Amino acid sequence: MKPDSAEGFGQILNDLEPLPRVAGVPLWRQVETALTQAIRSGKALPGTQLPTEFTLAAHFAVNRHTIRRALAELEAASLIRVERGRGTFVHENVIDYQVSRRTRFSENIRRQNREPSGAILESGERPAPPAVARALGLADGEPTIWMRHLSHADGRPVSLADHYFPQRRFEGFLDIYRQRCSITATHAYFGIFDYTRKSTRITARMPTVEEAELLKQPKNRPVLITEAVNIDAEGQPIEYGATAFNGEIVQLVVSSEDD
Amino acid sequence: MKPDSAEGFGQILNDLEPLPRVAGVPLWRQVETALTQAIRSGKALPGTQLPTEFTLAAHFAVNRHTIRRALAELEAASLIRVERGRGTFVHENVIDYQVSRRTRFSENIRRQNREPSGAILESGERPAPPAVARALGLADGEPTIWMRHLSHADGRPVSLADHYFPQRRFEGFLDIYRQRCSITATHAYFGIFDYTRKSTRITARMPTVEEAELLKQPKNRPVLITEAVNIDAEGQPIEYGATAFNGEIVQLVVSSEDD
DNA sequence: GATAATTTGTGCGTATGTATG
DNA sequence: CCATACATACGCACAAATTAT
Repeated sequence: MKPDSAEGFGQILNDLEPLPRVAGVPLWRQVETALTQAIRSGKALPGTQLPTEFTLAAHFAVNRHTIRRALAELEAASLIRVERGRGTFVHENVIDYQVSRRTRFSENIRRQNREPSGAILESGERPAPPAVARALGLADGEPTIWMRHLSHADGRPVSLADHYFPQRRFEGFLDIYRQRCSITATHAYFGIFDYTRKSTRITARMPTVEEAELLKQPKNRPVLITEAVNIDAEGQPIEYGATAFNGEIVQLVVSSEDD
Repeated sequence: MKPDSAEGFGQILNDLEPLPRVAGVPLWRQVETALTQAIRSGKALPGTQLPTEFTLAAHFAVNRHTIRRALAELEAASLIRVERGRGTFVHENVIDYQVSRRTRFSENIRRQNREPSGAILESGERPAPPAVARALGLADGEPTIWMRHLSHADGRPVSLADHYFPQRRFEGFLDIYRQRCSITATHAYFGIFDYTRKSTRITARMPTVEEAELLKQPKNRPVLITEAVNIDAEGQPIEYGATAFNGEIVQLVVSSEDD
């Protein structure tokens, strides 16, 4: 894509035109406030790519270093996001994903005034991998129901999750799920009307190629991994989930107010 | 580094030398047990790089596939960690770092039967950066006490933390801290005998060069970032902390059992 | 898969203005 | 007035990451 054709910002550049050049205040700060206002005005939607440093420098008639100084400030204020080799982008509003005893994806997203959606990518029956077996209290290789699920908020991919359920307890789980399209609702079918999270283990690593593509995030930015075990009211483990969160837009929040 | 010169493992290889070659038991399993004993004996410290598959194959006089079969077993048992394009390493015991309402570094490390230690790298007075001011309920640029702290477990760097305290409330904080060498103990001096964590925000990103060096972790593995606000019994914010955890050995654990 | 073009990151040299002593 | 130190601004060149051809 040609740098000048960054959608949404071309017009904004025209609004700013020559830069007043107030004496006494550093040039880079003048550039900074000009760009800040352009972004804060809301005309450039989150995610929009800014013109290149070179283009901005030419437009404001200043050196590229001056532009860089201004951009550094904007990045520190997390108004923009700079990606080497790709460009500079208006920062997306991050999602605060609440990790608590009662963690539900849809509730979590709606709490942020966003619209949750999702789809199953794959599913089937699988012998339990060692980590899963240990978490669910099963013997190694015992059959489990497996589901790979991609979740969105406002159409943006947010997380890629692998869910495992002990098959012995949930015969026909997938058929019910396909009707109800909700893990919570499917659990209800099996007589489980409430479940809570026993513990969550959080790590970070680089995404696989598949994860980066599905989550539509850069390959050189880490994903946040949560491994969680859900238990029913009797304390029996009913689900093991390993979720990769888009590291670009998700922050996990552990708050002390219980819910 | 040449593969043969992986420290700590050269001697171990010599101890094993020709491999007995017991008939009737699979070759790969013989290799597996040989390597397992070498690691379990403790002569190869966690983190040590193993010789390459090629070198191991030559040494045991078996095919590389045989080595790979053995290594696959070791990895499944999480005795080693295999990194594509880098090598194979003796697995570090990971640290489960508990994130809860009462999060204290020393307690956390001792719970894992490890010895905590640490040192202040830098400290001083600083005007509050915007994020800090917002978290502590201060005006932008109000003076704060700042401390950069590197923490270890069994001598291994675990986390690099920036602590901010409102100066107005903690006049002379650093002097007291230098005597007591503990944040908790220093708070006690100021009449705060208990404090809890209001919330923790968890993200992941690639480490800076400085962080990677201080934490002694690879530059291409992410660090886990926690941002936390501690409050006193009255709910007043008394500390803002931003901590970078060594992504190689730390897992954050959010458990639902309160403490 | 290899190569080129694009874009950000880094370093160095130079010049100018401003505050300090 | 001069010397020094520091921040600002510009120009050039190359490194590193990404994307397009």
